[in-house]
Amino acid sequence: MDTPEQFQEKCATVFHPELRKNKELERFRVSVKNENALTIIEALSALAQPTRLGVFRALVAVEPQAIPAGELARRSVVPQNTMSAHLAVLMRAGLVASERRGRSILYRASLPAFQALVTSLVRDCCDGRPELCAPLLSQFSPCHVSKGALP
Amino acid sequence: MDTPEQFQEKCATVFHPELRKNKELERFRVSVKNENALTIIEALSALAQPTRLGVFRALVAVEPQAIPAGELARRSVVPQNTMSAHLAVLMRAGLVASERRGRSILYRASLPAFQALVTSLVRDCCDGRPELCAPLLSQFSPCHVSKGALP
DNA sequence: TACATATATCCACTAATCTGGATATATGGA
DNA sequence: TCCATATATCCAGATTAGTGGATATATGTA
Repeated sequence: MDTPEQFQEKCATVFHPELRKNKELERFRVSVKNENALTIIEALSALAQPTRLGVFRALVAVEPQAIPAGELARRSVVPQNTMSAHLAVLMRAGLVASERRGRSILYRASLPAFQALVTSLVRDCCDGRPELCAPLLSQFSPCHVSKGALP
Repeated sequence: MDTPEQFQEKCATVFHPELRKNKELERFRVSVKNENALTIIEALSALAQPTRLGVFRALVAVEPQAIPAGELARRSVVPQNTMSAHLAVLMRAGLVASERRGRSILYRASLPAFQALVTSLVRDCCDGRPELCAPLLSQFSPCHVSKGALP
């Protein structure tokens, strides 16, 4: 099991917004042989299920804290083994990280992976089309302005 | 069939970032009885398939232009009826709009719906947690700066 | 009206996903 | 060492998703 830092670095390398670099617009069925594409789809699939979306949201909400698997199961009101299966899906998609502490395994959200997913999706908007991006950015301006975090 | 403008307005009302308003963090299995949650999951599911993700990307790339169903099928290298089924999924998720012109049915991306999806996802980041949002925003700064579109 | 073109729908098959009881594995404590 | 606790894994059944041939429907043209 990686340290949290190591895991975060690993997740940061999962997604590479390279899809649009190879100009496959003429053949836009995303090839499943393309690692990046499969990972994006895997991540979308992982979140496209009620229990898993709820779990991911809860983990993001408490980040950088972690929640034990059993606790996630209880709060989701699903059997322990079902939650284990769900967490495995999120793990495989790189959206969560886990760490064993005694008898418990704690899970936390991987924000870099989430960031990469959103970036990959929004890339469609920004890539040479800033006029499409601006309305999207405006959604976050209350958050943005409040911290004056403009780089 | 709605006009493009009417359809865009309709899509803009599909997503409401209300989930986190009702403080269901203690019960974070997203209820399928909640319309908004089902739509988010439907949208994620719709994009979590290679052909459909590719189609959506292509449509976003040419927005506000539209592409006929047959053209989408040819360029995706899938049979016509398979593409029709995929487009139906995207339609049901509200991510695309269609309009018949003669024998063809043209499809275009619904950017408001896409925006709402991303907003809903990123809401997890921004909602009272701007320090989590800033790194995400920095991803778009090249795009942002180039147009000086800060609201 | 007949034929052509474009695309949705039907239908059936296969594969994948979800779910939960049962069991295996890992760790803690007496 | 034995028992308890936490959770992953196994297994099977039910459900859903993806796919493509065949057919139905909608529109265009002569």
